[in-house]
Amino acid sequence: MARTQGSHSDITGPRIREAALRLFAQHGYAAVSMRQIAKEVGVQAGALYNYTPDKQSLLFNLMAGHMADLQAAWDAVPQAGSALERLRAFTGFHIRFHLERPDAVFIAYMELRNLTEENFTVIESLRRDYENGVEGILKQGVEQGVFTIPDTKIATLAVIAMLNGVNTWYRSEGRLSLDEVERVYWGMVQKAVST
Amino acid sequence: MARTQGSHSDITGPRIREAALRLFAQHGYAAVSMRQIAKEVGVQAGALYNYTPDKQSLLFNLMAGHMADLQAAWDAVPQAGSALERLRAFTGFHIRFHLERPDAVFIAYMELRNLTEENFTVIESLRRDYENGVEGILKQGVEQGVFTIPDTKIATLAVIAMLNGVNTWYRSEGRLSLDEVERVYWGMVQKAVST
DNA sequence: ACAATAACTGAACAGTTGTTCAGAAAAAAG
DNA sequence: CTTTTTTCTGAACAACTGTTCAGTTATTGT
Repeated sequence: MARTQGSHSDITGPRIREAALRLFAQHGYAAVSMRQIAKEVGVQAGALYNYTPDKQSLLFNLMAGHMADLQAAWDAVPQAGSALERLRAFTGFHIRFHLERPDAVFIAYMELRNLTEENFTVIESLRRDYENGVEGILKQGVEQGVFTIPDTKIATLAVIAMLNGVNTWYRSEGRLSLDEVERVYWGMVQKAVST
Repeated sequence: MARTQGSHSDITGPRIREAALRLFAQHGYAAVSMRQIAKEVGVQAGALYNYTPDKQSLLFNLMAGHMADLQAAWDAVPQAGSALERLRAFTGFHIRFHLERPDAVFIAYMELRNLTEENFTVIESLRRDYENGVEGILKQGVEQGVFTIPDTKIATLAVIAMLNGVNTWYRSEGRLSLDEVERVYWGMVQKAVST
């Protein structure tokens, strides 16, 4: 056998990335073999190498793509208004964005140690960019006197860590709606940084 | 060759656990082989099986041991005083305990997916016990009117997630002392839950 | 109808995986 | 000193790893 019926590059490519994303999130990068990914897609392992030069690139591209999506989505959120309003917007954005792609978020935070040194540097840089955007809001609030924060860098990381935690417990069928979750977290974030 | 000079069970056992802890934290459970652990200890791979029935048990015992240590240490902290004082004590305890064992913490949070189903259940239960202790403090504060929290379960997870974040950036040679870190985080935790 | 190209198979490569076990040597017990 | 026990080696097992590639087939272009 060789080329199969209905085989198309623009279909197989995304399917490989989807399968890899899900499997990496579920079992971890190192625990997932190329043959498992291929099986999920319904293809032989060798076929994967038409779409990625190697396994490491597959992971890196998933992570880099996620970080790029995150930054682009956040850049698209209008930044008008006071520091308080901007932080409110960030809280809602961050929670919703992360809850929509739990697998990508999981990988982006858990598989950093499986990146080569250069790939790690790239991802870390993208993450810092995102964090700096948040820190900018906090700094603005401090200057305007509406926020009281002894260290904006730590506060940034603390806020993000707190919001990321939602991914560990939120289930869409659960007790709380997305709006309620957002309101609860915003209450805590707002109080934590306010004067 | 066979038994080597100076070989002792009560030395090799702990050394295996230490090596496994460090390597699992650094590269991930699935990415570390029994031969790598053995090499670190200075022994052949087969020798490890005098100390653990298999690789899975090695991971599980590290995680279960960590959770037991955590609970025992927290139980040893006196619980007298107001809800605010108890939460203050928890904040300091949690930060310090976690910063003292970054590897164990990392594993306990990151390697859950590499546990068998039954082992996972056990660890999850231990984690819930710990969280329930924290929630008890928040509930007490709500009853006494000093805390305003719409959902104590979420607030518990949010506080813990925020505190856990310290492990991702704190370095003992860094800008801030432990006392300063504790004060900054306590400021945010306290404000986030207070009335 | 035919040629060119894109997509995939299936086998093969050398190396690694967790785990078992007979045997050997050091330490402890007598 | 001799026997027993503890601790470890070294080889072996079958299964699996990421990756390459010649060959085969479906699709596209002419």
